Amino acid sequence: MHQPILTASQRARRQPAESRLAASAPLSRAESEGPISRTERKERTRQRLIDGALALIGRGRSYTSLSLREIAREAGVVPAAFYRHFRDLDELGLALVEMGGVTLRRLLREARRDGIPPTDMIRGSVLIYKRYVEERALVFRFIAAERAGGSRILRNAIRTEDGHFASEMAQDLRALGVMPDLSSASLQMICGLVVTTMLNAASDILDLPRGQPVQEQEMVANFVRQLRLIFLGAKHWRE
Amino acid sequence: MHQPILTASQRARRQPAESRLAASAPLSRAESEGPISRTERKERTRQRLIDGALALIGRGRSYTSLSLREIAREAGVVPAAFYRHFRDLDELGLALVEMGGVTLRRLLREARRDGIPPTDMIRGSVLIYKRYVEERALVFRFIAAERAGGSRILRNAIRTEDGHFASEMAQDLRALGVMPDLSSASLQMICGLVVTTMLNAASDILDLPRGQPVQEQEMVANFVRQLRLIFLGAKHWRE
DNA sequence: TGTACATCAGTGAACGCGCGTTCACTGATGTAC
DNA sequence: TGTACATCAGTGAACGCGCGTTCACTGATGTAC
Repeated sequence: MHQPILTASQRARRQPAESRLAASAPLSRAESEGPISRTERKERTRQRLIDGALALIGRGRSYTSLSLREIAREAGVVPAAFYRHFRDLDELGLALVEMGGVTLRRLLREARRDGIPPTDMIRGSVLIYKRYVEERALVFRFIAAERAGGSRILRNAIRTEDGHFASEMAQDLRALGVMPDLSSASLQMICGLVVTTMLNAASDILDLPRGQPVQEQEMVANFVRQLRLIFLGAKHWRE
Repeated sequence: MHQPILTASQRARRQPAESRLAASAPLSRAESEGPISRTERKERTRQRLIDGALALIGRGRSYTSLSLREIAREAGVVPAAFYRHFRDLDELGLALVEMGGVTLRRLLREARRDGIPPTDMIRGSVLIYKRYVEERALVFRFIAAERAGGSRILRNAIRTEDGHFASEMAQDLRALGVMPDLSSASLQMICGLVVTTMLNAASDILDLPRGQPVQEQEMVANFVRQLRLIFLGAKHWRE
């Protein structure tokens, strides 16, 4: 009555897991070497479920409106197999939040490694950030949307990640000797404002219509001026 | 097989439309006077659908995850009746956005009427705003969540409303003679930042666990300091 | 190394359910005369 | 004012569909000896 299109092993090999942000093993090894362990195969399926959810987000869907069956289908797996990896959709969502946290922390790590743009620091940083968001559109779309619109569990998890991100940013600024007169609490508050401004901007960046350079420049200019305003305030902050 | 619990006219009278934010006719009239026009009855059903959606949001659901049938059920109306009022859920969502816009504009109107708190302006305004959000929790929950997490149509509509709100705020600040040296564009940019900070805070306010005064005070203090920082930046802004 | 058994990731079928949408209808309200 | 007809908000039944979850199962991988 309902003939399966792929055999199990064909299913397992379908679609090479695009947007594999936090993959540990390089793809070449996975493709070249022969038999793989049960643990490894399981991990790959798990990753395919995560990638499947992201792929659907990439097609304009919001995570909140995805169904378990849709995600399983996208991952090339039977719906029941989902339960071998996640209790429910919230648990998969938490994995995406974790991935978002890693993505944010990597942004800071790269900034530490490459240094802040020497001239027009804020504008330079904004442009780097914009590119970073565009290259990781799916994760940022997820984070930006579920930060306020997801389930209570996801909202809280994302809030926690944002907090860590802000703390780490505060630490970096302190280490750089920027604004040495500010208390840690003030620095933390300021970074909190910077982070919400950045995530709001991420949402704007991802909603920019393609091929509208004027609108794009206005958005960037506005984002830059908002950050300038915040840092100008920080310069005069006494506490 | 499936006996209806209410007759049509009983249905129409059920549940007195709580949270009727923008109702035009006072309830007393509706209940005391006898026959009502077809137009009026239709308008009431429409309002019951809107209120039904809000009631479901009030029970912790996100608008994006509501179904047409659920809303119709909540409004005490058969699913097919929905189509007499809205083409689809997005169109009802736009009505909720409109209601949110009215709610925001009324906040400014009340501020204009009552004046800004004379001492500790920012802190006073924050406390007024906090109470305003809590009293209109459902609309703010909707706006805060769908602003980033809704359909593209809703996101854009909410962005437009936010923009109007920011413009109106800029106009009010100008009229008050606050920061007279700033260009209109700068004032608009600053108000944009204030608005996103306010809406972010709305989300935090609504997620505060009840009976945790310490956490609540910390949230308020942080919100106050972020706004102070912004206005401190604005004071030194030259453009 | 070879064999016999255990594990368990993924299968496929089934379930009851709520979904969005359509349709011809009903009966109260509105209107033309 | 009274009557005959038109309008149309809301009904109730039906449709096909995708949903989340359960279950016994299969067969490849892992392990003990």
